[in-house]
Amino acid sequence: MSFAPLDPILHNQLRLAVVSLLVSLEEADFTFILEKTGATRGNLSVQITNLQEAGYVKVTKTFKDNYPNTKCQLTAKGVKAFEGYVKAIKEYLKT
Amino acid sequence: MSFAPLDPILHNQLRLAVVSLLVSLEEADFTFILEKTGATRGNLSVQITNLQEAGYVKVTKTFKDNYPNTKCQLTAKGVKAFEGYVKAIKEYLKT
DNA sequence: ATAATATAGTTTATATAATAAACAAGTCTA
DNA sequence: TAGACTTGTTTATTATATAAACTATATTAT
Repeated sequence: MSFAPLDPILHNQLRLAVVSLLVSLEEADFTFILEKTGATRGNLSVQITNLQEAGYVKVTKTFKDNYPNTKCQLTAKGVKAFEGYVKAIKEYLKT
Repeated sequence: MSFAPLDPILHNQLRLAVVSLLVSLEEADFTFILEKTGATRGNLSVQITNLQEAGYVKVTKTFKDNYPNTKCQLTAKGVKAFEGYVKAIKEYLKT
């Protein structure tokens, strides 16, 4: 038995939830993610930025009905990182 | 889809590895855990104390061949917490 | 005997990270 | 045009993780 390191970017509840959403949807905006995760706006803003800086998420800012609208989508790097994380943590979970 | 909160005690790489070991073995000493996890002694000492304070691990200190020997075993509370954590995080992992 | 090294941890100090609270910039509505 | 709402960002505080330093005892070599 061995314990592979867990990607610290993904080993965070909110960032993992965001990536988990995006891996299925492949596009979601700030408000949608906010509702699905139950996060605060401040925390979500920070964590989306972190995911962006890690190259896991691509962020596109536009306007929708006059309001700012932030769209997020997973990058290929993000998909790979998620898959790696899932594989790694499953080793910890099996009893 | 919803994202259940992840027990912050278990949502840590080293603590999760320790509990993962103990859930199978139901008894392991400090040095054994050290080898299996690859952690530093300092970090392991802190995290075992955290698990103990959370009531997830019972710690028994004795001497073995003249040296201090720290044995750890999961409590019932620890088992339940681990099961809950596994259930919760699996929701994040399924694509 | 005693100096050097090894064992088995604990404590402390620091750097990083998570999160709430405060702020900003614009929009809608009465 | 004042007040409330939307959609975020920035800042400040708290908490956490971890490495480094330390403690205490035991063993080995001289």
